[in-house]
Amino acid sequence: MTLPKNKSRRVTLDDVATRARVSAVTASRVLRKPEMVSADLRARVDSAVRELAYVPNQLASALASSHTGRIGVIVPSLTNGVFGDYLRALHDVFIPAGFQVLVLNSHYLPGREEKAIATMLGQFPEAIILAGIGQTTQARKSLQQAGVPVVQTMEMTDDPIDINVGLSQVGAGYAAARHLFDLDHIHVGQISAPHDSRSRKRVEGYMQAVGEFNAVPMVISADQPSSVPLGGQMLIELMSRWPKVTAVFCGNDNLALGALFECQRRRIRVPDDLSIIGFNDLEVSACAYPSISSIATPRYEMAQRAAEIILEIIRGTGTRPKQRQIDLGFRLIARDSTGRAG
Amino acid sequence: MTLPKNKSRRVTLDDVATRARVSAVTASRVLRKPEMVSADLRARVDSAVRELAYVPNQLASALASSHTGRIGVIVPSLTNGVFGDYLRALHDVFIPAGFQVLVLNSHYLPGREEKAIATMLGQFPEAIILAGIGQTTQARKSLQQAGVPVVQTMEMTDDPIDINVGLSQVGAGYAAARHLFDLDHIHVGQISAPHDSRSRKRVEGYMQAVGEFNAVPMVISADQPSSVPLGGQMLIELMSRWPKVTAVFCGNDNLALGALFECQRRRIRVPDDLSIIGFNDLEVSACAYPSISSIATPRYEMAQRAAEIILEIIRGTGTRPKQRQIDLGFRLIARDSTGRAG
DNA sequence: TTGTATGATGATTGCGCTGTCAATTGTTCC
DNA sequence: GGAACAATTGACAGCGCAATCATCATACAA
Repeated sequence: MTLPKNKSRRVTLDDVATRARVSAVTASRVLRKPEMVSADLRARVDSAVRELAYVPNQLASALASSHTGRIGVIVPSLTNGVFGDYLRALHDVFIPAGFQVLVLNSHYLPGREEKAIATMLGQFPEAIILAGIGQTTQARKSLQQAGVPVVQTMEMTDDPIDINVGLSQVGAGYAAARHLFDLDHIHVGQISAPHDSRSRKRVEGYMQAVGEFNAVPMVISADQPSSVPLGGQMLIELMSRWPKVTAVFCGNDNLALGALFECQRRRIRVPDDLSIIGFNDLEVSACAYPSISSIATPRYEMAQRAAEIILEIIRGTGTRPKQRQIDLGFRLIARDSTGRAG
Repeated sequence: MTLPKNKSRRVTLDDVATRARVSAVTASRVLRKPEMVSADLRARVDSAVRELAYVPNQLASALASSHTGRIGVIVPSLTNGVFGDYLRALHDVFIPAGFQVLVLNSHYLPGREEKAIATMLGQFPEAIILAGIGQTTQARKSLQQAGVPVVQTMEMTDDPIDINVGLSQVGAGYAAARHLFDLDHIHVGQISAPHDSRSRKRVEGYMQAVGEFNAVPMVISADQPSSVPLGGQMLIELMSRWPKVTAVFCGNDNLALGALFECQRRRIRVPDDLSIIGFNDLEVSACAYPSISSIATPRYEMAQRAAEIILEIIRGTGTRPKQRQIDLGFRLIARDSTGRAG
């Protein structure tokens, strides 16, 4: 009988080849380019694969071909709803194209991101997709040296490592604040968890609007990760510090949700007493009561676009697209949580 | 000068060795077991590594040592808050121990899970952690054949593939329903998204309680992924079909949140008109208004325990713990959304 | 019949690293 | 002074697979 020589060992291509009475090369070809092999041998190899329950060793395959079929993705958070759509888009494009998507988490910390990038590069991904533009100098260097396509997403930069697909966080923050000023609010506050560097950009946008409308900046921020309860806490702080506030721009929808609950708890009517706008337009915002105004960001499209660009580069032997900076914009979604002042 | 022979090529261990004027083996040792190398050579190698910005090729390393340092994790959803704590615990244990955590998403579909398991096994993880016990026969076979520790989590089974750390979903579902009956509710409804097999187990628990209290089962389920808005929709359906309902057990906290919003929208007072209990005790439940009663599941502890068991097996040359089934239980968290009937 | 083109199959080599064992050096003890 | 030993270091083979080129059989044209 043709059994694996060593029982305790994993089944290798050689075992399959031996069993099918062909050479290892032919067995390999049946798996990768079946059309190059005659029907007879192909059937023999196929059944040997099935009988032995052969699983190709991707490590060896990747080492020999220097082609890993892996796409590296680094996001600052897995649980943040924002990255659900984002990762879904990446899967939707890459999996059918025969690539694996490898996700690492940077926890909103540049240091962790640098480590994650190093780890990722050790896996030899064929491209890397990053959330944000704030990589460390060291990380930028490693990425450039790696010689694979790199796409920075979620925000815009004038100096991309390679490709940049995003939106203006400052502009989006400005739009959110502007929406409140346009509703004649004068005392417009801002709460955010500045762990997230994009959140800080949105505050910049808010400051721009504040300047433009000659308003007084009222900003509360907390040195901890964003969460729903934090939104409530910061709202209290904001209102006790600036009791005249009639509208608040929350750095993201979770904070907005927490703020809304706190209003309900304190019998603050939304939007009559206080207008609330969030950011990112998560699913929950539309069905909250009252529904929460927000800024919708093109998360799915952004990741999709990034993925498509990468596929084009990989398949097109490395030719970069003409446009290396792509701004996908954002949309203001006015709902019931924001109303006219007075 | 000792530069890499080929400029367009990645830096290899040989390049480092040449530059440091040592053998490749020594260079390798400096990186893996520095205490075995003299201080002099160690310094030379270290600086060569730095100067050449050498990144070890994990592929080659893993192939040669048959030790990948990877832990495979398969979860049904990344965006579900439940798996935030879970993944955090895994990282907290494995990263300091020098392992990488590889996460794949099964989207609550056994077929996708089977594929994810196959993909994972091709990466040669040193252990696999699964959420749930409902793997396909094929998947079970592959896992057993792989010969690595496998831990099934989140629920209990009498027939674990290898190790099982979880809690009784039926029991927890019973406890949730029981809580409502104990508050003298007679018409107790249940809404859930049965995509999630654990959710179905909780319905079983609900049915047990219904039987015990001679109540009429009132179950609504939707054939789509769970979400906050879905909770609202199913609540409407439940109440229009059984208008007498005064309490509802929601399959998870997101559904409960959606149900709560719908009540606010329709001026149904919670808990006066309707009691609501969720499941999983996500962060948002405690800060909602009113705060939502729930069943707290030991997600962090469960993953932590699983990780520790795995480390012990890997380090202890494969000895399994005496106890292969570990029930970590659950806790009923009664909050303001559930009140006495009448 | 011979020569050539075509397609199918196999032998060999090497991807970059680590396990193993041999070789070398220095050290200690009697 | 030499044996016995420990501490370093290096040579070599091989992990499992794929790229490359060589070989072989077949078909067809001249």
